[in-house]
Amino acid sequence: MAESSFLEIYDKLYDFYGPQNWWPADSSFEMIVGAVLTQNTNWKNVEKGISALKNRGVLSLKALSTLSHEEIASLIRPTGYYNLKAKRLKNLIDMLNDDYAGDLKEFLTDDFFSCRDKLLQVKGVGAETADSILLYAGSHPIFVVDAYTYRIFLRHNLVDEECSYDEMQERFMDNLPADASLFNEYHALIVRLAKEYCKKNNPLCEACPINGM
DNA sequence: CACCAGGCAAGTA
DNA sequence: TACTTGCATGGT
Repeated sequence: MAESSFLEIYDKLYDFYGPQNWWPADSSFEMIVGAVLTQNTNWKNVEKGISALKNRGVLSLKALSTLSHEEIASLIRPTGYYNLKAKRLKNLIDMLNDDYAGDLKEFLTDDFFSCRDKLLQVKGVGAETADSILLYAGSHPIFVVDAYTYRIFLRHNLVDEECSYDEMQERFMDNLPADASLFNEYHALIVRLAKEYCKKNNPLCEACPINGM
């Protein structure tokens, strides 16, 4: 496979779908909360949880910091794994309050490596969640890999089966310019493509717009 | 009814 | 290190 395929596929997806305007959130804090709530979960369910937090008026770092585990869990119930995610949100909030005095802007504009290390130290924040936050809330040029990325690129024989998260990320970043806007759009386009043409129950993927690349 | 959804950590051997 | 399992609601 020609290494230039990564950029060619991006161009094809962009021509096909146009800009996706990610991340779908009204604030950086909403984006960060969404990143945790969407772990292995349908986005429609995440929207219910986000709405519940908004309606309750607690979708801010300061407000959410004052809620109990039970209150948070109850509000995010539709997102599934709600006890787990309530803890994960609290772990993340604690880190922001303890290490950045609750100043989200200070956190997001911190040195990239410090920022990523801090995120990965939080229990419940893995590589994908950390990189999503870095890219979509912090505009740091890091490529986000997810289950969709793996499935699509595996299905099209562009990566091999035992490719790890880090290896996939490296492969994208070695073959694309280090541009946060490009990484932003590319990941969003992959999610869009996966939802429409590369579902698990549609393995043939005959109508997939990147067939033959 | 079964299967899937924008993961992650803890347990086991 | 390399598997396996728990977490859980809501849509198809």
